[in-house]
Amino acid sequence: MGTTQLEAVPEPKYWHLRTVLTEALDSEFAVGEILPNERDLAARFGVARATLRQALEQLELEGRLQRRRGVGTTVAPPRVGVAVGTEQHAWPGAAGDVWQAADCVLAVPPATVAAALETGVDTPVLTVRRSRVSHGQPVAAELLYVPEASVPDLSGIDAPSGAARARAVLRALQRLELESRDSAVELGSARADDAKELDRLPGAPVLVVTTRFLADGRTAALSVATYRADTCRLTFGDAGGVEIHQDPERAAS
Amino acid sequence: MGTTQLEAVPEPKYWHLRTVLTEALDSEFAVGEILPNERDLAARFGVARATLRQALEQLELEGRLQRRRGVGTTVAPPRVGVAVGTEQHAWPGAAGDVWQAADCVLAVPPATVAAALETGVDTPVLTVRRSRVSHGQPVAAELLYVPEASVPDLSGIDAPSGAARARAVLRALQRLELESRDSAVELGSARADDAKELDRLPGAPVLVVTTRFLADGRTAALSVATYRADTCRLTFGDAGGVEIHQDPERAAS
DNA sequence: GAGTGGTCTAGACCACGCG
DNA sequence: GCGTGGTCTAGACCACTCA
Repeated sequence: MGTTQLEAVPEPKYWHLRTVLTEALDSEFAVGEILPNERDLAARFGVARATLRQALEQLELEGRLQRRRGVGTTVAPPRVGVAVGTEQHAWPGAAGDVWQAADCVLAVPPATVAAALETGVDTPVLTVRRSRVSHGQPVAAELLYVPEASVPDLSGIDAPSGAARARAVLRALQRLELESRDSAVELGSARADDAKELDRLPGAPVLVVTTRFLADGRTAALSVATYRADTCRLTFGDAGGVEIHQDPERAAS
Repeated sequence: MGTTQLEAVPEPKYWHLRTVLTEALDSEFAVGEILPNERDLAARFGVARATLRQALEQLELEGRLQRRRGVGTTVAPPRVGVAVGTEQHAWPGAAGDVWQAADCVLAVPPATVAAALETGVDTPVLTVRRSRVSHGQPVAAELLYVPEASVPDLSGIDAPSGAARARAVLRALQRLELESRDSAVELGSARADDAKELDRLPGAPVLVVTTRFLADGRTAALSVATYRADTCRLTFGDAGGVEIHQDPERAAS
């Protein structure tokens, strides 16, 4: 027979903390409210600061908290839905596009991009930098790679770089017939430059959306867009997406 | 004029470590190879184990490493692409579906799900559990919520629960006319039950895909699918997605 | 039982935002 | 200058896998 096991699977402290804090956030805190600082919270729960931080990291990952150095930890608003898969058959920069073209240079892309574009590994391609703002907050940074071969009628434009050239490249793309586009979403961590643009620290979790634009039977452009994973919910499909985020630690049985 | 600033922004040790390790992985290690253990690695780089672990965590998040307690740290294979947005106008369980129905119970769903289904907060709905395997590895766990009102002709089926009932529910859905579906992708952390099914620890990063199925002008079913973020690349759109993952710490200018 | 990664502690100092 | 979160250390013990 043996004794009944009550605490058969003692969960880690940080995980239990996460649960407790989640419930507290749901019931006792308003969006934007400032939490006690980490040292106080750790003392209150009787754990080391590192352990408390592990719980806070989880909650930040889940979009429940926002931490800013020198300021404090605040309760985050619900994630904003950002449309990614609508306008299924439009080039970047088409009417109604929510992106802001920032710059355009001619540069050798990363090897993985060169492979997808089927250009040589040392062939420079037009590289357009764009950014996306939603509700006053930067939510995404994009690099759009366009082989010069895709926009032959661009040659002769004077501006060697800058926002004007970026817009010219986008306009040139509109003149092509878009066959199809497909995307992939994966988790990544923000590189230094993206992190700066997204107002985060390097290594912050991001959702990387890679989109390939097909025209004339080949990849005419490739977009690598980096979204803040803590604040964004990417929506695809016919309507605006579903207003749900996962319920913490609650099974359905 | 003042002195030139050489090390103006000294990057954190763990970030530098991540970069060094990434390069080592690219050049000196094969997929599946086992890395030295954490204590040795930390000593080799002259840092505390916690600092080394911070770098390894980043790399695991990026899908470059796989760590298993009691075993060791191995070099991960490239992420597998899993199609999410294809068969745009099909119900779950349609022909060619890659999911494995496991169970079906009648239970009260989380409040957020009840809201999306427009059922009462205390109304039980049919809850189908399915799992998805790719390349011999579990990649996703799904909960499919189906209000009983969506499948009225199901009443009378005897099996109160189990895989048989799950399949019956899916078959009943096929008989409805699907108007449209839309999805959203966001970052989450695995709850205990999902973590177990995905062979990960609780809190592991996951990509949560929420899909709403519309029929007869209302939400006939709601799917919440949890994908392993470390091993999966979710693909949407016409073709199979793009075989790219972001180049570590390399700007395009 | 030996060896691995996972958790936790109690400190220290640093970088940043703001008054 | 003060308070915040971010980084880092040097330990300890635990949970797990496998020979």
